Amino acid sequence: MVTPTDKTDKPKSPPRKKKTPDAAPPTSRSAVPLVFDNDDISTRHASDRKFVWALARGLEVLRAFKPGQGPLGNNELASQTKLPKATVSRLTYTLTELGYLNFIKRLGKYEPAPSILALGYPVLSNLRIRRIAHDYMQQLANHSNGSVALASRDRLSMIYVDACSSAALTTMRLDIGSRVDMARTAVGRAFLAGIGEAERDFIFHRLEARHGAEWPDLKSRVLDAIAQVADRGFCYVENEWRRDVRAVGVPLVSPDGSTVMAMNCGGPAFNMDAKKLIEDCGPRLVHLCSSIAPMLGR
Amino acid sequence: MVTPTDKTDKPKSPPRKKKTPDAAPPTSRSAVPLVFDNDDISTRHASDRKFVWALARGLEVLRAFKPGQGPLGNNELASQTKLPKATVSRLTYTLTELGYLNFIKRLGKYEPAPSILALGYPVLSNLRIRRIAHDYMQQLANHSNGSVALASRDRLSMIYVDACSSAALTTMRLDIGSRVDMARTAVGRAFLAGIGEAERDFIFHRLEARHGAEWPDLKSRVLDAIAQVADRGFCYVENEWRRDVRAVGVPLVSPDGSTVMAMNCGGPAFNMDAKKLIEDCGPRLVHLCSSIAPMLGR
DNA sequence: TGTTTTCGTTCCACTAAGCGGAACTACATT
DNA sequence: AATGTAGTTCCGCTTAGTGGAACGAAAACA
Repeated sequence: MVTPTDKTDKPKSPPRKKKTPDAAPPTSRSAVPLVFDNDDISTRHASDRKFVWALARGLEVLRAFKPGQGPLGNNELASQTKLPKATVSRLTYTLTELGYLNFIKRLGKYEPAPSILALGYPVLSNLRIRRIAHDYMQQLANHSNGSVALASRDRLSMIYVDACSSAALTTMRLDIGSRVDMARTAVGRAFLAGIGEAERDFIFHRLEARHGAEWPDLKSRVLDAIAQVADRGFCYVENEWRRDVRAVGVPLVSPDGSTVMAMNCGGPAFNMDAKKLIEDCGPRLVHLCSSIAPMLGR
Repeated sequence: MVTPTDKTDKPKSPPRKKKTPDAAPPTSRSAVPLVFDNDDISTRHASDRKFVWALARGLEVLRAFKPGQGPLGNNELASQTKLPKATVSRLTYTLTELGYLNFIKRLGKYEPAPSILALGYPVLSNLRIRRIAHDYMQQLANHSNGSVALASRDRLSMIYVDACSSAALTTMRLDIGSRVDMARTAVGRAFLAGIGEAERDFIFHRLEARHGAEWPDLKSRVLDAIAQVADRGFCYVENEWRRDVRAVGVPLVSPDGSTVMAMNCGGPAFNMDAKKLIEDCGPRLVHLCSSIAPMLGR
């Protein structure tokens, strides 16, 4: 994965960076693919005999479908993924045959199909912590008139693995699978407060690369949030990731420290009183997390 | 996909079945992979220049993780997917690098990671019907003391794209992404009642292949359920898919008939009164479906 | 109606990506 | 030590996958 700490996971991974005979010749298959230009995956696996590019590309096509924006045609996919049209055409064909994409005749475009959800189900059912936490989360959601979510890290975002919202909350319903910003949300910052120094430093580097000029400013706010967690157990964030949204966040660390997640409680500003959030919901969330943390872990 | 009706979807798909020079030679890469022996995908794409096998295999590895059963090692994956060890090793390596699998050092096994959930999120956010239906579903779930789900078809199962359960229901919580049997559940049968003749016949053939000797018997019950739907709008099923579970199912057909889903309402027998389910919940579910069906469709 | 643009599929020559049998390592178990 | 088991790596082979370019169809424009 991305963390430096577990770089030695795999039994033997000698630094076999052959980098093709000499500088990549301008022959057909571009030696340094551009698929993941946001990440460093492309460079890291430039010529790794173990890395299956066709698979990575196919998944990149699936990733290209962003939440709100509806179906995509092959061309749009090609430009988003920076893959050649012909390649995308074959990949969408394959994914459609497998049932992961639906082809919409009328538009000549593709949309992700429900079978992808089935792929994700084992993730949920393996997370015992959800079973334990869910009811409490729902209670807190009702109590706060907002929503409560449990999130885990992926790359530089947090992904909701469970979400509850009070009936009062109509707008802004984020579901399981939602991806939210790490540096600008309460969950994200709480997560950063929960992990070890080494991992945090590493992620900070990546965040710096991503946020560019905004980083110094952002970083100070992240550090402040971490201090808040150290101080009173939770951090408070408002108007950062989205305007008029406020939330508190708490890290959730397994006893052995190997698994870290985070929870938030919050919602749109108009029905989340900041005072209540900080004085009531924050501590409640801290309590909730500390009582279920022992159950976290594989 | 699988239905015969939309076989001519793709602009031009001439019957290019070259089937390798002569009968597949026993050379290295097995010309007829066994990956999908449950499906006919393997044979259909035996030598299809457009089909990207590496992608299909990678996804097959992800599919190998079944809900309850926890992490899997490379060897288990190899035997489940019928792929050679070396291949699986490379695929898991790739999937891990991409963040779709987590490697658990302690066990030397892999488990599906939350990023898969993020992959599925666009599916949810594109389904407008969910937004509309969800609250009503929750109400009915509460009213019935059971659970209410909306499901869509994938291959020969139904996949939950939304699920609500009453607080009273503690056991048997099926979530979004759950895969349930098509022939033996109320949702599945309701779906079969909702689709056209041609598609149904095709699926029946596949079901016959899957269920073997049990099919004749099963089929008569499926046909009965379809008759029930024609008669009173919903079908009732108990003790079939799982012992002591009863439910009613209703098809959900878009105005133009192109999109078909289904809903169920039910739960464990001990807190679902059969009479209430049939006389009260069934009709309510029918009403719910008919009122939201106009919103269904792309 | 003809022309141009746009989007997608297909063709095809090329070659390195991916494959898989076999060898190898590491670690339990006996 | 010997055997078994799970996994990774090696390496020659070849075909699966690639991508530029040609092609087709349909929409947009004139």
